[in-house]
Amino acid sequence: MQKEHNLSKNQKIIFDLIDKSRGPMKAYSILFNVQKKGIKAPLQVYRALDKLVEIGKIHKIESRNAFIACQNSSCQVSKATAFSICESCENVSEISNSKLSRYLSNFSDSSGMKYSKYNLEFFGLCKKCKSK
Amino acid sequence: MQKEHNLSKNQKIIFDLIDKSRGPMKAYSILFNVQKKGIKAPLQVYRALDKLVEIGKIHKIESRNAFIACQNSSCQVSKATAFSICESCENVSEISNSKLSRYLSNFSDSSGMKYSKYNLEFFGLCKKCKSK
DNA sequence: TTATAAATGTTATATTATTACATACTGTTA
DNA sequence: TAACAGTATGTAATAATATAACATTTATAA
Repeated sequence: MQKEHNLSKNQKIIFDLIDKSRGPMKAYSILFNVQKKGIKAPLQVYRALDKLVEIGKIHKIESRNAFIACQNSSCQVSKATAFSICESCENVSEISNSKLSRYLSNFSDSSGMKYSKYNLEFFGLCKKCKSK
Repeated sequence: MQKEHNLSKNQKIIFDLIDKSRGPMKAYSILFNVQKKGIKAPLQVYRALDKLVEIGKIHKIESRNAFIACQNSSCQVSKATAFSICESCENVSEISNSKLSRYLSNFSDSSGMKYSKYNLEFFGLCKKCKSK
């Protein structure tokens, strides 16, 4: 059963914006877009983003400093993420491939480290950009 | 056969510093450390870093905005990287596991994307921090 | 040698993210 | 309900990360 997270006012405003957006959004672009709703300062945005990442409603695309809504409705905690990123048009999408996630979640090596989380980013050219 | 890259002056200074360092280094910490060698501006550092990443002598740890020397002597192009990161002590090491890299390099899905590169970051607790 | 690419130097500025401090809201439990 | 703890908000200032623009120099190769 999924824990219901009642988003606060700012969290809801910011999540809705990201969720409606086509692609990943950057923090200051989010800020610009929510200023008419009364969110004026970067910190207000970053705080909401931090929380939304923590509860798995959004993910951060680390290589792009951008945020995207989680596409996987059952994913409430952000501990296993994989994305494909087109280096030409910068289109990003979340990969949900159970074989891949199983493989990575079970990965362990001789380092003695206990892995609890991973983030994977694939880069390349999307279908459209490939054919140009 | 590995293409020999003759590093330029700044590239060499910066690579040597990162290579000697125990862990990942951040750009402005690098800058601070090479100022006595005549490298005065951020851009000089970033340009060298960009080139070093491009030729695979160093890798960027995206989630930490930090740079680490490549541990894999045969790796001349930075297109397949995997790291383990301790969330407590922030120790980072490069994972070289041929099974993992083979698995990821061969990964493809139904999106039609042609993947040419990936970056994977595992998070958790290292041996030392686990036992604390 | 000439021309082309790669690297450097320098100043300014853009972008991303956090510190510090004060206040208010929400839910729990004595 | 009062008291408390935890979470969220507001605001100003500033820190940390990264790039733009332009002038010059050095290395490489035709």
